[in-house]
Amino acid sequence: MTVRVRFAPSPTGELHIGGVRTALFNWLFARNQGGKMILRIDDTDLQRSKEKYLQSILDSMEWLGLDWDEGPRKGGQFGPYHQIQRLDLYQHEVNKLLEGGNAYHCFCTPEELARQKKQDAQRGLPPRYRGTCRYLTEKEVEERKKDGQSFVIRLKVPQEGETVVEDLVRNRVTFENKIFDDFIIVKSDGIPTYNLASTLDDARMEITHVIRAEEHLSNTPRQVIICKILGLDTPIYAHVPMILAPDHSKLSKRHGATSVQEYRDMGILPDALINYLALLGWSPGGDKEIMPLEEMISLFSLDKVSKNASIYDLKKLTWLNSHYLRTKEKAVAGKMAVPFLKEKGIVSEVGSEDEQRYLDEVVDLVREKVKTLQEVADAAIYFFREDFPYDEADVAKHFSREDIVPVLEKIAGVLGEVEPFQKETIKAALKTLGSSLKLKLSKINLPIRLAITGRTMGPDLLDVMALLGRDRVVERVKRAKQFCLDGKNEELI
RNA sequence: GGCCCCUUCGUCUAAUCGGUGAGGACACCAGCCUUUCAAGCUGGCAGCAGGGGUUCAAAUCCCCUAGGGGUCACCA
Repeated sequence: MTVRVRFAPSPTGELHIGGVRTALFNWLFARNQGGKMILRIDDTDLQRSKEKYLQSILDSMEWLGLDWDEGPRKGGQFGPYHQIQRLDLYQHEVNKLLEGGNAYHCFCTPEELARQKKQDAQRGLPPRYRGTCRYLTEKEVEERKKDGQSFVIRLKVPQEGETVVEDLVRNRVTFENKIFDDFIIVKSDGIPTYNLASTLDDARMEITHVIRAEEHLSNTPRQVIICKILGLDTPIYAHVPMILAPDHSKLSKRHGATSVQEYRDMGILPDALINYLALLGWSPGGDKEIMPLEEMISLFSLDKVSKNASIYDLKKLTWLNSHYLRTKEKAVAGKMAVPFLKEKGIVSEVGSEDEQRYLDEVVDLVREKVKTLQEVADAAIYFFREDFPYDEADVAKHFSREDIVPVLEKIAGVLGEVEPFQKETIKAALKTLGSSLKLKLSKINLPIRLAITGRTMGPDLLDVMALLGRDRVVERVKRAKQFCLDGKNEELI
């Protein structure tokens, strides 16, 4: 039997990291087992499902490299893969349930149900449907229908015995049937609810393993009951732990970045996000942390998935990101940085190959000290523009020296003579200057750095200079000298 | 409230059948390196929720308590 798993998002919002982690575990399991990954769209919520979310979710999946074997943009033999296009299939099964006396029409109004729920709450009882419509006669049902009363369809849930969920993560979980009420399987708009549609599709699509978040565990016995009544085989379940926000509550927008798109905009790399999320709730055992995708696939197994919920930690993700950022091929990193440089108005177009090559070098240099593509762009500004500002605190510290003007002048003079303008030659020239002026190297280098980058931190200064080239460096040092001169003048006045 | 799940450093986690100085990573702190630094290197801090059992021996098995999370929707 070949493994078939599915990820079934509902297009009611962006793909968030919890969803990604679920998708990832499904994907890793499928790839590890040589199975199929199915993407199904659970869009039975007419009000909240939106086309833009669907597209965004698919884009996010593709960006992450979580590809699927069957589903939207792809097709497959078990389609359609949008639940909204499978209504007739559900209808068929619902009729069977109705005919077999395992389901019934319920005409109770939402208002009435709300009232009962409130009563239950007041009495400290669990909210529970009372089975009001369970024994309506066929005639009564027909009359009410003819009357135009709206109705839902409920499953007649057996109250005897217990239902067992076999779970690869939680092991065997047992529920007593008497705790279940007759839950709704078809809404008044004629569309099945999650418990029905999902169960039916999982069976119809021959899903072998249902891997999903733990929030679904409590719902699972209802799905098992449906299978039992319909004579369907239950899939093997694996309820993976949830991802919680730093305050231990369920992840929501108020916790900051939660959607894949937001991480992408921040300059997080897909590899980093994948690696980080893989480590949340799963460990290959031992000390392994940083893993290429291939290794994750070969190491992945559901019995190493932990049972307890985990709290996501942006700092570790960022740290992983810096690792992936640095180990990417130079040209690849350069390409990835382009949108961020454009976004900040640092570059407009990268036309020629030379321009791209230069950009690649800049990114290569700058990425050593930063953690995201966003920060790469921030750190790269002075490589592309002359109008960068000087950091005020640094100016106060390094441009306020008595000898700053003559020193900058000497520096400009010396650097102007360096030929060829390369790391070693520049280094030698500055060393010579330092000893002739009896100045510590830092007394020379810091002002240069500030003059040519506007700040006192960054990559290796010699690398920066070599990449900028003699003309720009000398020009900037001269400009800094003028800046200091103006400052002095102001002080004199 | 009923039901279900969970509980190892602040966070993510490791620890084949019970025997470990309870290991690693991020974060944090310190030192080193260096022309700077938010980088790198080295080191440090820090944990078995609590209480009972079982056992020669418990983070590991059992029970209880506490805490956290989930679910009980005409949302998925």
